[in-house]
Amino acid sequence: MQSRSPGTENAIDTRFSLKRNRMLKAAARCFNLKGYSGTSLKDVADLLGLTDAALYYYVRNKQELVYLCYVRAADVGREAMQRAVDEGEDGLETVRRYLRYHIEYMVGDQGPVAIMSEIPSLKPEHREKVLALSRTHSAAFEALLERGIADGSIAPCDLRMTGNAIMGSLNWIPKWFHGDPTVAEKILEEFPRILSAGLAAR
Amino acid sequence: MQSRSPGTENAIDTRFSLKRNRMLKAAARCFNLKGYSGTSLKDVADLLGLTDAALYYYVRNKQELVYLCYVRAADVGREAMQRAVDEGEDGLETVRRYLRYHIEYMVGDQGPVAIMSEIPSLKPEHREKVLALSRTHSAAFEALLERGIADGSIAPCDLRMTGNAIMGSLNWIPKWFHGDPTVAEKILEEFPRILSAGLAAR
DNA sequence: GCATTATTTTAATCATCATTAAAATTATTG
DNA sequence: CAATAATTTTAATGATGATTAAAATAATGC
Repeated sequence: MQSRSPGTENAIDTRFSLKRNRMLKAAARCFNLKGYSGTSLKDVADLLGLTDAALYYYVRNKQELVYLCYVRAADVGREAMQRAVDEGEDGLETVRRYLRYHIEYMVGDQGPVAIMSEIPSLKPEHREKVLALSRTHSAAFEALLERGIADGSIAPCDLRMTGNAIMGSLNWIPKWFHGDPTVAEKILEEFPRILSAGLAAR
Repeated sequence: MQSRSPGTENAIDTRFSLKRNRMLKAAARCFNLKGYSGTSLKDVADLLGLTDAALYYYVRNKQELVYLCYVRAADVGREAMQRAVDEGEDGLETVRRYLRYHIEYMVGDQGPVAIMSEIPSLKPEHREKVLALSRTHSAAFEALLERGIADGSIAPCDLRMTGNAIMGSLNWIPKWFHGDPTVAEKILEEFPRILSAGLAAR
């Protein structure tokens, strides 16, 4: 039996959860690069210098691997949001911060983050959890917009559609960004401005 | 032998290519709704009231089905672009037209259009063709931006990043829009403005 | 160093669909 | 209607890769 084993959810166990996290990043990289159906567990394992069967020490099956990738992706977004809300001044400035932080995390050390295609093929409970996280995040973003409209920094707009537009842009990044640091820098430099350019109240 | 058979590429044959087109839409719908790995050929066939094996009359294999979905998606984008360029006045107005037309096609009769996850798992030739189409389209959009900057309707910006941002937003639509006409109307109403709001020269 | 636990590998097995071949049906054309 | 071609189905087959079990190795605590 394992004392601090695969079952435990807490991140207290450094050894195990560190390796697992490395695995999730490797998987995210594979999924983004080769597509979901295009990456076998062997691909992920190869990237880690392991054998495919070894992955099952960290994860029950491929579905769960995907699920965990998505949870991680959502976590990254949530952290960025939290930090932005903590530090932000008015609504618009907080939106800008959020965008900056989220992108910073995605293209930086925390990345890569898996693009969330294939949510629908998760098993129901996993799917629901991911969708819940996703909805919560969207709601938080819309709340930011609302706050900005209230404090006069953001021009009135359709919250849902504006949120979808900006989030879509963000979500698509992993589809074309694959780790080039030069590009990372440029995204970080340009995207927050581009995505928030249309928001400001006149 | 078939006189106007699966092999022929031309769209002259109405009977065959009409059905095939219906099939591509069904497939797109499935892929968007259930994910790629989550849709079996049977799912697509069910939607058409056919048996899975029947699909092979229209397509060599599942890979080719995906490929054709993507080509169709690209075609839709290209048509929108062409029409916008034909009708547009200045750069900014042409961008707005393009956005409107493309969205109109995506959420309207031409849709649904498959989201292009899984390009990487296409076989090399197909992948290259799709990527070429994709690159051409991006280039056309950037050209529009450039034109706008030249004629003074669009403020100077990083073409590549601005293009990526706007295209990403567009590409993500099939991930959350699944045919509700009310939503379709709202997207059409809001997105062109939202996506072009940041572009205008001051 | 021994005992125990953690991690990884080797070597099968299994399941799911995609795929195929042949037959059956349906449509078309002269 | 007869003949030919187009379309679909039935019924197998097959391939890929996920998954598992047992054994092997590596790490850790005493």
